Amino acid sequence: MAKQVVPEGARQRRRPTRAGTVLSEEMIVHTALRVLREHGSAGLTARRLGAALGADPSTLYRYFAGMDELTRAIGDELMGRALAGWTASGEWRADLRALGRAIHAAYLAHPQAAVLTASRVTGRPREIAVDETILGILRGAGLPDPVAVRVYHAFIDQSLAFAALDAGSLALADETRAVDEEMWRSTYAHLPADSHPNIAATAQLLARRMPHSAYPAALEMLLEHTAAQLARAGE
Amino acid sequence: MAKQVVPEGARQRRRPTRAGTVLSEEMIVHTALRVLREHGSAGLTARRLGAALGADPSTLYRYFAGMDELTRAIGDELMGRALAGWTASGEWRADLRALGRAIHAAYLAHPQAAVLTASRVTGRPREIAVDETILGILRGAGLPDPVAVRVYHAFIDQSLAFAALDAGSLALADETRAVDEEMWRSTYAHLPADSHPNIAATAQLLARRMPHSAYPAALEMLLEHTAAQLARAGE
DNA sequence: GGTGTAAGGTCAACCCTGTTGGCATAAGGC
DNA sequence: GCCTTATGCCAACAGGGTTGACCTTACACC
Repeated sequence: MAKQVVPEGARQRRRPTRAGTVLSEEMIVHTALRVLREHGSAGLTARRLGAALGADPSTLYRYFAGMDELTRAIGDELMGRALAGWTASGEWRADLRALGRAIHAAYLAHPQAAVLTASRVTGRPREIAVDETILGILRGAGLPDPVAVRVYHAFIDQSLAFAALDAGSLALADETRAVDEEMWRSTYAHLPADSHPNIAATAQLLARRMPHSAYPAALEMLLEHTAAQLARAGE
Repeated sequence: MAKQVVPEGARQRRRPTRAGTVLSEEMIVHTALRVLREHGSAGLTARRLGAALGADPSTLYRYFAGMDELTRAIGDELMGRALAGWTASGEWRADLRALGRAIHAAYLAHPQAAVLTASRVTGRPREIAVDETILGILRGAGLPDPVAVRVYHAFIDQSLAFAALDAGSLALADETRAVDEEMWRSTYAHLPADSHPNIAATAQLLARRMPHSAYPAALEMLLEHTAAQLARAGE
């Protein structure tokens, strides 16, 4: 059993599995992403992942201490992709906007994985790299440290929180043929106007708006707020 | 088996369980909240809830189609509590702020339950009542319908998203003796300054800030933004 | 008040899950 | 080419959601 997981860097022997594949943390995580996409956010099981890898489920415990650690590794993979799909321009506002959208997009590209991971701090390398980058942008813009930290906190939490929420409805839509969005059209559109006047009056607008993400709007609010803080700091 | 779940309103016969308790949707949900608090967000199981109720696990299927529907009922209970802990003053900004904090507080009062439910739209009565209330505040303030719907969307998603995220770390803290917050103090505080200069420079501030919620700050940003929209609409 | 019906509680069983102890085997340092 | 031991595999465990069949008793009706 996996009394001790060998860290990826220290791995020397690479013994092929019975099916012939050679495992690695990276390929396990990649396969897990595929399994998640194909079988939904609750469909990632040790047995299924083992089958997809052509390996015994228990082999996974040679690479990760448990399904929980594997989950965190998946989250870190998404963070890595977010950072990979981003380049610095030097203009803080554009950079922060682009990074926020990159994070949001990276998670929404794998909604089933995002549901599992977006509401968890992993403490893994690529998540830390993202944190470092954000703080760098804010401090580079000239924000005093206490303000930078406050904005950083709101930024990362907001990005992850919306990623989790938006991924939730996206994954649900994938998995259950848009039950959720249908809810808006069916349930909300037919509420009696006398008991729910405001929903009734805006039902059309709601049905059009709810399937989209509120993240871009929230992000712009944060940028606006940050600009105001920056102006105040510069006085 | 529960081929058909009898809706609570239509329930007529109330047969006591072997242990003598008389079940109802309400008491099942209440008991589930207790079980969640005592056993953590992953500790709500049909068998355990049955034991806590003094009933066979399969009895639950007479009241809910499955654990999933039970989960949604729990979420709706939290929404109901949020709305119950709120009173209208007539001033839109104060009302919206109070409602946002009430939602956030209601969820954080049951972090383990919030983790399970906050990232899901339930479509149940009390959630709808909250939606109606928010729209009422915004439209009552004089926002044009399209703007009201946009702000409503950002408001409810932001509130739920932060509730889920904050509840996550709160529940984790309860369950694993603050592993997460310790991460900030241990992992982040000891990153070398040459590879992570920005984290290193703000480590103290981060350790102080991260255990708190960024929701109040985000909420104020949304209120500010809404006020600006209102001023523009009034021109 | 007696009777019939079926709601609602119970039991046993199904197949699934994560996880582990013991074992076999082959990779790679020497 | 040998030896060590990392790494893959097998079998088994406890506990998960869910269901089909059964039993019992609360209520509607006469």
